Amino acid sequence: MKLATWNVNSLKVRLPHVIDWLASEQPDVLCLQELKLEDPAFPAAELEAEGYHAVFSGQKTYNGVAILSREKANDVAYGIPGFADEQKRVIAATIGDVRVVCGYFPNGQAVGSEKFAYKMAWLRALTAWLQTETRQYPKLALLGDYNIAPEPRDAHPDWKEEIHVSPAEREAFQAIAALGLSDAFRLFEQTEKSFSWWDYRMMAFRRNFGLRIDHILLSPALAAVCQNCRIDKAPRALERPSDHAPVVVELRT
DNA sequence: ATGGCGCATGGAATGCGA
Repeated sequence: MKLATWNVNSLKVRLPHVIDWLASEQPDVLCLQELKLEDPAFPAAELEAEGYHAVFSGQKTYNGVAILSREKANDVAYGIPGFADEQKRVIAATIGDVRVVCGYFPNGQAVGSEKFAYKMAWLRALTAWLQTETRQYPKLALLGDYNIAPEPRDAHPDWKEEIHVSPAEREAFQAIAALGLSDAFRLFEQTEKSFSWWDYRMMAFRRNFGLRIDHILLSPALAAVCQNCRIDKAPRALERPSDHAPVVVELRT
């Protein structure tokens, strides 16, 4: 079973890239973030034509998440239960016997800002919910744009901002990992300076000035059968790319 | 030193992303 996550930064603009990528990679599940469109505008028919079902939770201008799957998804959940939020950042569904949680974590803008406080509150709510979710579903994967670089090696040495690398954010990431979830990327040997996001400015992609902020965390039952995890940089080199690259895992199931 | 791009909204300039 092949699972992937990709922040597409506007599904409307990126649909051709997504369709090409689905055709070449043939994942069983693809989690999308930053759809930036409302549900009636979701390109369900175009994706159906590629052989993918979709469940989604969109909104105007910002945010929006979806789970695409070859098999139809069951038990779809929208948002974090008990955490009232206008922003559409979470969708979860069961595909086969795997619970897939797709998240677009808040950016946080700057440490100490109002948006940062929202990010931390959101992270606390997510972690509390995941505690029950991981108990209910032994086979669980949390995929998405975490907006956190978990360790120093996950940020380019020239990254000077505190956001995405602050101790508070890294502790929050570790609190999620402490639920028993493993960072699939770190289950395997990887090349140094592996990143999943590069700023559009400053020729950042060419200089590999990036961050690893898109992650796939796996429950023990899934980590045990994980064969590989890689970041596919190829779509970031296309014309009009998303600023994020897809992250992919393959599970022996 | 600053901001440097891309997207959405709305129909110019601004907010936001990370």
